[in-house]
Amino acid sequence: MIQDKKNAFNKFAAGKGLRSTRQRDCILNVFLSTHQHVSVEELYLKVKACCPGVGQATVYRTLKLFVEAGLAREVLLHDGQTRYEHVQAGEHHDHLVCTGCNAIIEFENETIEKLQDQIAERHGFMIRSHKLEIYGLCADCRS
Amino acid sequence: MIQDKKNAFNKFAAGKGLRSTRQRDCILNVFLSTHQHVSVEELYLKVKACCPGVGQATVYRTLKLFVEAGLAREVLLHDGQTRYEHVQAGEHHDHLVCTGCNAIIEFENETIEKLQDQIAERHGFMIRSHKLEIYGLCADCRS
DNA sequence: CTGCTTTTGATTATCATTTTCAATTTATCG
DNA sequence: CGATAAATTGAAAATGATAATCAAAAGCAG
Ligand SMILES: [Mn+2]
Ligand SMILES: [Mn+2]
Ligand SMILES: [Zn+2]
Ligand SMILES: [Zn+2]
Repeated sequence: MIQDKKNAFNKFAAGKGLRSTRQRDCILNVFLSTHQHVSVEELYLKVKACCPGVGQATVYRTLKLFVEAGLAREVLLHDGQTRYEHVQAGEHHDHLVCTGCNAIIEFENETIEKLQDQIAERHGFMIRSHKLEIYGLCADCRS
Repeated sequence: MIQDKKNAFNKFAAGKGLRSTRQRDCILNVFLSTHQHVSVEELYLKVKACCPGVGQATVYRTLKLFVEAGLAREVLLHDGQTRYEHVQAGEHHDHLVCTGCNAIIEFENETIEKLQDQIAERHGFMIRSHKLEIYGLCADCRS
């Protein structure tokens, strides 16, 4: 599955005439080996651990490429930092965000998605994307 | 109704030992006379029109007070600017955001809210707040 | 290899928001 | 009414995340 994503990115890169570089390989490896919802800073530190010379600018640039290639999705919660998560084809989910421990719980709800479609239709609105974030305290932080 | 909000703020201010100032009066007046979803910059310009000496720092500070007092709510869409909207007691709504013309359409959906409660309960999660934003093109921008 | 183009990374710039801090203003009390 | 202590203000500087610059380095087709 990791190899699939690497292939997907290589294909995307080939199609765009992008060159293959040590930096991008490293950032892709680190991203693919990473858990959900990484901040750019977190990723940058991990990348430096294996390729010390890589600059943050390159990490920022490369993450945007991953989004373009369909490997990653931007997640903007309310801590002022852009995070990136893995995208698997045809899947969508939303987030419960714990303000106590910063944990993120993912959920899917088909009914909510359908209701959104109805609302949009009622207003003649064409949906491109949406975000639903529920903030509060997770089970652990409630005690 | 405008007077109600002024009274509400004065009550809040009294309870917190805040002093009454020309600046805050002016900012409150301007905010109350303003349409939904104003950015700080927009508000700042309007404030300067009637009280030329007021600084932005004061506008930023005062808006946070309004939120604390329950008069206003922060709305963070994805244009990098914090906006503020009026809050009326016991009311909640979410947003359709047009990426073409920046129009914002408000909607309420009790079913979605209930489904959110169910999801939270299922995860032992205690909801404090949530945001649902649907991005896309409004009827006008689709043509 | 050569020459051309992309990529990189250090540095600088942006831009919204926050902090600082000295000067001003407000509320309180004698 | 002053005097005093505390809160408020506004100009300017600081912050912090991200974007833009640009000269040097690297990748690639011929
Ligand atoms: Mn997620
Ligand atoms: Mn609104
Ligand atoms: Zn938690
Ligand atoms: Zn529109």
